[in-house]
Amino acid sequence: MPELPEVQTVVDTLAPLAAGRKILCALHVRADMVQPNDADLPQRLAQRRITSVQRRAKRIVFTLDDRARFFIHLGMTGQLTIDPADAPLKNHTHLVLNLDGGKQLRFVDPRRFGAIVWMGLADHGRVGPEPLTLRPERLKRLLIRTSRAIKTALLDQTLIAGIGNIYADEALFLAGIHPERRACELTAADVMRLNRAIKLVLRRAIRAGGSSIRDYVDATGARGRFQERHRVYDRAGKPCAKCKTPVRRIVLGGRSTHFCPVCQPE
DNA sequence: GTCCATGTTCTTTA
DNA sequence: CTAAAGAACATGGA
Repeated sequence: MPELPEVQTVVDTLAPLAAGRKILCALHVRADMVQPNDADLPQRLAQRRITSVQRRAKRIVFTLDDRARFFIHLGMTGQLTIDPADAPLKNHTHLVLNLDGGKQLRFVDPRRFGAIVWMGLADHGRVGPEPLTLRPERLKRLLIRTSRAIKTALLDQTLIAGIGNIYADEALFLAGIHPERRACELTAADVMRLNRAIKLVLRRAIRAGGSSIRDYVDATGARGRFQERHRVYDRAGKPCAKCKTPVRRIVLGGRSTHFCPVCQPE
């Protein structure tokens, strides 16, 4: 569920409800969802005030009033919501924080690909630059170093942060670039168009509240609307929005990849 | 029963 | 050593 636009939407809806709140106590901390294993989360969170909720890459970063930080990664099926304390607890709830004001911050993740990561004062480690502020020269320098397919390179979080399977396909479609072209062989003009397409599709998706294919909801429980505007993702066999040629689906790097064979020539 | 899924990380292969 | 490909993780829906 969560690529950059979905994570940004969770942060945008969560921050007004959670920033400034005090964590009274932590309930339901599923230990094997917490990294590192020995981080005593209940102890470290109790009675701390949340000073901010921000996004970095696909991570939702909480900063506390002692300057320590932790982040939540939604994995594939994670939901991070603010709920009334008396709302029924969903299956696969791995973290519940009681906040002052009476509401709870809840993290639900059936597949458990997500995580709760205690950072302390550490930084984020190996994550690439944010695509919304990335300049084309920088993108070119990043791509020139790898001979992988451009689609695969876009999914590498150490190269560029935040792009996942949906928005990689959508950005390549908007840029008119075939997903199997080698990253290092893109021309300066290709990279320019790609950089613009990435920003355009991410901004549009954020404005639409993200893509809800299946599980994704924002912090208030609302679904996104951008799935209705996907041009190629999950549209195999359907007509291309530009030229009516059926969208093709191939597998690249183990991931479904959708593109228009006419608008995105080899 | 089968296949597939918005992600990351570890292992294997070259 | 590096880069790239593939498997693994866990659950549920079609």
